[in-house]
Amino acid sequence: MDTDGGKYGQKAVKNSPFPRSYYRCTNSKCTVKKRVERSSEDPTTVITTYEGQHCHHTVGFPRGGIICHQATFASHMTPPMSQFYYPGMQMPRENLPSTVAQSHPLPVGARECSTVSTPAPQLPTDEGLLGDIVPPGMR
DNA sequence: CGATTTTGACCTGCGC
DNA sequence: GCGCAGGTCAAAATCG
Repeated sequence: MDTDGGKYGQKAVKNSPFPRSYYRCTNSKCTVKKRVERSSEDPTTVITTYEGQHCHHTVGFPRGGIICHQATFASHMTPPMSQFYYPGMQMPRENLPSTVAQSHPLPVGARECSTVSTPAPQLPTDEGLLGDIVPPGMR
């Protein structure tokens, strides 16, 4: 797919009782590495860590499909960190404005961006991990 | 038929 | 030097 979401691996980390998922672009345009893991304390909270520059438009996006991501990652270290909480972030094929966190007053570094998104109060399956940023056009 | 996803194994790096 | 953890790649299976 032109979007992204190529799962290339899964590994169980010791910090979390849940396995971490590794996604990557199916194309060679973006050199992004998406690591999706779940909070050990909040299984409903998905921590999406983008590594690299995700700057490319999505073909399945009629308007405003440009996602610029500069993340070198910074897990949860400081409480007042960038914890983006999404009230009802599902992956409907029509109601996804911009699930990208651009404003991040990072205390340290300038290219750190941690996206902690909570898809829904009731995560049905692990499929929720697929709801990264550009679902339209995807499977 | 093609695309995508899943599981396993292997490799690399770091720490002790 | 050895062990552990994390990360990546490959192959196979399944679904659309």
